[in-house]
Amino acid sequence: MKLEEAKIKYINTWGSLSTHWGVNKTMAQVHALLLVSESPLSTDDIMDTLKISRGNANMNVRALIDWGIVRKELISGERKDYFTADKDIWELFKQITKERKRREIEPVIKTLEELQEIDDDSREAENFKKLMKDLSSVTTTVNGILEKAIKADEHWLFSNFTKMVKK
Amino acid sequence: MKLEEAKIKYINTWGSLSTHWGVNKTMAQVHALLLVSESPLSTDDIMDTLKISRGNANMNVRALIDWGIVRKELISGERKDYFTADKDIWELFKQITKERKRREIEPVIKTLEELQEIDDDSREAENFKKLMKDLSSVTTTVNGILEKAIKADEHWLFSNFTKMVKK
DNA sequence: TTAAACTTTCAGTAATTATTGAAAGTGAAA
DNA sequence: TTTCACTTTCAATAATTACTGAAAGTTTAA
Repeated sequence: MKLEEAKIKYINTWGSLSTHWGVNKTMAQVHALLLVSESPLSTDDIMDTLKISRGNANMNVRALIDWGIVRKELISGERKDYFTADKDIWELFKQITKERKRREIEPVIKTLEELQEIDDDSREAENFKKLMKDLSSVTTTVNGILEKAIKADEHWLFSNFTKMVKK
Repeated sequence: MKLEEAKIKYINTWGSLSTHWGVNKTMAQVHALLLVSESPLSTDDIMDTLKISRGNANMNVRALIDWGIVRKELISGERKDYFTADKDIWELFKQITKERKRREIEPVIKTLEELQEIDDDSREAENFKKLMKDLSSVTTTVNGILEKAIKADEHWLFSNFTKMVKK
């Protein structure tokens, strides 16, 4: 496989996987493109490479910045904005985990707690409360693990879990 | 809050969260409905409660069975199929993890490995290979952890991680 | 067998989500 | 202050995805 071919394949693979994760295709492709680029790219570069409109490129770059996984890079002597994605994959993983946790898991925990506050002690209601409690418990534990992972340094995941997995 | 109200809120909450996870709304709602139901439900029950068509109900129940989180339950003396969701949340979590791992993570690992096989040793190509290697490494580690979680018993997650989180 | 009770499929349609492109906005240089 | 180079917004439209409902298929009981 040739390098350029591999880059394109990577960008497309990422794009098609994105749907499984509730992320739009273009957003994933823009991120992949910036990740494999040696130097920062302008909106025009992104538009040309991915064959998308200015509005779409702008919107998705914006979303990626919002997720904290793409940065605006100033290039001296240039008026255009240039963008880049950090090449540190561990940092990327932590950042994505942090955002998903905040956007998706924490609201669930909040809702599940609210749902336990029902003023009814029939057997049926008790079953329901037990269910919410169990859901809450698993979710909270997962949330705690992710919290720990976010704060950990690069080797924590490897060392701790490699050990655990081998047990 | 009244019990019925709480049940409906739970079903709707689940439905609206589902989009973040690449799962369709109805599928999540059907699962939530079966989870909060005391006894197995028929396709007609699901149709009536969620106000959806027979085709839609059938399709989504089928998908849930395919995910291994809903079962067909035979009720003696009835010709209709009845469906139920297991109330053991830890099992549910493991089952979902198992399926997502198989459907989403494992194909990524495979692709990332393929992408490292480029016959080019320019600096640029080396950078690309390094990137794929790093992505592969984080993904493989996460995959290993999940593998362990799937095989673990109910208290493994809690005991192991509670310790770790408190560190 | 046949018929009734039920399940599945799928073409057409609806609903949702993403994209375009042109116009408005912004700010720096002249 | 005007113009130029760029960024942002957003209404219209396209593309995708989900849903309906009726017809075809299947199973069971008589």
